[in-house]
Amino acid sequence: MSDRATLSTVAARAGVSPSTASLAFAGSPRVAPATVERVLRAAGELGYAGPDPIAASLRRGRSGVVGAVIGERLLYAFRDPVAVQMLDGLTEVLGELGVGLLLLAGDGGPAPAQLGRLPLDAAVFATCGLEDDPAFRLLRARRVPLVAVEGPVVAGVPLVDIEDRQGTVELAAHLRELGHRRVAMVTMPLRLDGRRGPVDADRLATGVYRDTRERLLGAREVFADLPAVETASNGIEEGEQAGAALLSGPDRPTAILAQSDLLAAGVLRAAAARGLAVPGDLSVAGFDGADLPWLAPVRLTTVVQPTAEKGRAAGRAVVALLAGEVPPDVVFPVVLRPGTTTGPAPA
Amino acid sequence: MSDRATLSTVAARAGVSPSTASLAFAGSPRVAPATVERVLRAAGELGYAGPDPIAASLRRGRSGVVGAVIGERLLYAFRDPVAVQMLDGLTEVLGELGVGLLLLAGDGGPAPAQLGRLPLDAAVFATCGLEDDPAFRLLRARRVPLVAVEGPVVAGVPLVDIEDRQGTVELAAHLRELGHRRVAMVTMPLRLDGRRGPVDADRLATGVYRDTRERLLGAREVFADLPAVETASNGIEEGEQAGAALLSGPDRPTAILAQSDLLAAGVLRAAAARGLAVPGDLSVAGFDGADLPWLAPVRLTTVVQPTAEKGRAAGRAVVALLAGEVPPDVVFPVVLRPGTTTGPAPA
DNA sequence: CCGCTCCATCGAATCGATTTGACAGGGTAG
DNA sequence: CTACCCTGTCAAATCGATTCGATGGAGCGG
Repeated sequence: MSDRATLSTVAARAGVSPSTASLAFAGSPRVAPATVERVLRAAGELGYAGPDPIAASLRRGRSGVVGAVIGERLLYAFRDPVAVQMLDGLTEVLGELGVGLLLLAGDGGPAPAQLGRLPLDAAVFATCGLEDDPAFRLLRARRVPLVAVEGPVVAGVPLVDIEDRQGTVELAAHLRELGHRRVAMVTMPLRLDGRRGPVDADRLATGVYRDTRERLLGAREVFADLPAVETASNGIEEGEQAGAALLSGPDRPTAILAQSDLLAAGVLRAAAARGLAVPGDLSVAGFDGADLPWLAPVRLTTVVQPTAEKGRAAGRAVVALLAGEVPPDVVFPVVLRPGTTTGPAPA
Repeated sequence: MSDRATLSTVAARAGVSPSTASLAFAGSPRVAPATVERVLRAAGELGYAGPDPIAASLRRGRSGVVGAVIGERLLYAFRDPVAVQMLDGLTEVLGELGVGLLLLAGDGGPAPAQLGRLPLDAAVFATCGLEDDPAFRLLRARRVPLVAVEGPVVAGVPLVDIEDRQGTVELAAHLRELGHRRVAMVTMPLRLDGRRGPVDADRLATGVYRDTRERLLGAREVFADLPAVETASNGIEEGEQAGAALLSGPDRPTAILAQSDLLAAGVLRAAAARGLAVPGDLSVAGFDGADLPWLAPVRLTTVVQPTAEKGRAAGRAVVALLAGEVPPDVVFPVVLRPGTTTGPAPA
């Protein structure tokens, strides 16, 4: 049981210098095929499977690992098809580079302090438009190249964004045209503190999620004092709960805008529970254009965002950063997609 | 714009040796508080955020990164609540260790060859009972400590498993007691080659997913020649398609066992599309005990497996491996949970 | 037969930290 | 006053590869 073989061991056995052995493993054209062969055989005999990635990382100054910071706990974040699709797009681009995606979950992931001990070439703030995040500050201090998806907006950090505001404006306008006047919104969390309920000015001001805020403000551009109910997380049950609250109030809205398709699905359930016909009694709309096969045959009216493309754009930004370039900010347009859940306001 | 500061730079500025500076950052009790202070101040002045993780990794021989090999493409794998829950359990344990989870997706992830270039302390084969996987062989050759969840079963690789077989037997027995005789199964993929349709002996023999095979064999222990239809991936639409195929055949089954809750949801949709009452005309059962809130108020008859606990167990196995121990194999029991989707066979 | 070019290989510096055992120097006990 | 111990600091070895620029030798043309 000898010591584990190293590149030098192998080189010695092959009768070449470590430099040559290294070149051989790297597949450099400058080394003769016969030599490569000899090195590989020596490696085989010694049970050497190739250069140690950590040592190579040190020398190269690159680890081949890119972090994806997920705000929430994995379990909740991945219930969200949008998050998953985004990450899929991200891996698509990074995978080609031979780079791995390291998941950094807000909860259950490495504690912020530990985060600095991980060998990251770059990090993407993925599902969190979170402003003033300790993880963000830590990585900045470490000079880890960063990409922000939907925020935070910080100078020097390339941003990949969508037209949250504009999209919601269009959606709201659509409902207005349909004759709706009593419209309410179910929002995603403004902060991750488990709070639910009506959103007042204070709460809005202290919110840290840009997308949540933007979508709310967009709707209010059309319906000036549209009431909003905040959920504690972006999930169906939360949507149902918030929907139920809105529907049981005195002035029942004729339309509910949910800030995500997942929340909208919950609102639909709340409506069904109350025996309300959609869109006869109540119109419901979402946001994201998520792929929710179980919703069929209902087609949710929603605002479609290019989720996977967002991930790919983030991936490309990472690639650019690693190449020493300064990637431009990107803002993707969104498109209103009317479905079967919105209709004329009841008389 | 000087060179980036290193530990030595900082040490020099603080008027101590690099060794002391290192100890200071490591929080060693052997270094005087005043010295620590001095070092930290010097670091602050130089904009040094702490020791370089890669260099530290090399010296320590640990990178703090654990790989999670996902068989499929991220997008599909994460549609599966079971996979997500498993990973959540895994991060829960690894997070405490300050270790990050690196996602290695079969598709879109780093190509197998690149996989060897990533600095992994260990890897978990997460959602793939896949036998004879190139990634698996590669990592084994590299001597990366491995943990297998539901396979592959290889000597020296700790296994975290559930009683797939026994669970399906119980489920099938339940249906038999309800009087069902014409029972069919919708299976998960046996290989990832996009194939769909009836499972014959050949196909079963060349399958690489242990869980799929075991669940089928379990059902056949009760219903000897129970017909099975394979899906191309574990998703609702796939389940619907397979269900439709089974329901449109000549001898319509009175019960369909789906190998996962997701597939079962699809079968339910296929039944609904045909106007079949569940469980009046058709009983449907799943497997996993997944959390599918949108299925409410229907409660799927299923076999509950401790998904998150499986992830935690895998995490503990990794921890043990990293500590140089040899973790034992673990097999979790499963429990039949009758719901509202199974009932007596129609007369 | 000489000089030049080109090709394959090698030397040596470097990446940035960790860690152990040794060593000053001051304090205490005998 | 001496011997010893403890505390805080340091020197040096090590982790394992990568990467130029340099070098030796073979082949070629003149």
